[in-house]
Amino acid sequence: MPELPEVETYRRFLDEVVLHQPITAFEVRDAHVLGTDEETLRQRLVGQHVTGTRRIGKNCFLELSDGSALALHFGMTGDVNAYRHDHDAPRFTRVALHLADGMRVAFIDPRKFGRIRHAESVDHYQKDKRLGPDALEVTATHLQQRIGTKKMMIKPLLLDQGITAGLGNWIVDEVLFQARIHPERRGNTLTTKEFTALHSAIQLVLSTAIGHEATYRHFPASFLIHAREWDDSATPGTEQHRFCPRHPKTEIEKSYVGGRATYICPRCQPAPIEAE
DNA sequence: CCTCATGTTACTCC
DNA sequence: TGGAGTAACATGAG
Repeated sequence: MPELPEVETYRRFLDEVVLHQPITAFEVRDAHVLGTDEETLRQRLVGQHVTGTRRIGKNCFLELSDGSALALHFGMTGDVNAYRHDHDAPRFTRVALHLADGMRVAFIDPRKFGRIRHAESVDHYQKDKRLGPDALEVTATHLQQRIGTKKMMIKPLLLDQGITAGLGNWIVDEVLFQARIHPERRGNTLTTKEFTALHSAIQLVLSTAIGHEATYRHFPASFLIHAREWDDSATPGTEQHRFCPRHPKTEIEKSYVGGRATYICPRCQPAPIEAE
């Protein structure tokens, strides 16, 4: 479920497993996830080692000893893990990096929307993909400059990786709930105060999620995420999770905004007045 | 059988 | 050019 917090968790994991180990082989089990030609990747990887890891939004980078980088994007279902023996390779392993110490790093992706690419540098990739600044780095002023002039709805604007990188569907819902802003508000109707609230909410949600290593059921009860259908923290039958954390009698509403499933509290997040 | 899904991109049309 | 809407991608889960 790779949004920014998951990808940050993956990055930290990779940082512990892969650093400074020479890469001995590049194993491709399903070339569908390759965004760069297999032979090119093999040639650029084998014999080198990873000098550091980076992350911009939902993209994770392994920086290589020649200054170039391996860029990992996890799509909707991507994951990483490590194993030692071929028969222990996780289900849906699509690609594996073999390391000199015998460890193998699996790029796992059931749905195969993820991609592995080679980039001349992280900066090069960021420009190429038109990635905005990472959501943890972004300022309230930047948000106001990039969003405050747009007529589009705030939810799709926050999902736009070119404005700020790393916010995905559930995080945007959580951020808007914490900031008490309705997802269909137009960018150019938000006040400076609301941009400040947005910025704080982004910090709160991301730092909380990273702090819990993106394990949703450990999130505070004040979070909207517990209302999402796939949240398993609610005891079946209690239906507590269907209500707003701040308004125990107000039911969380599900709708579609910009084609994406969207959850709001109608009391915390008043709908914009349809006019003008 | 059917519907839905955390992301991204490429189209269409106005 | 901007913006809205939609399909497509590939597959598992319920």
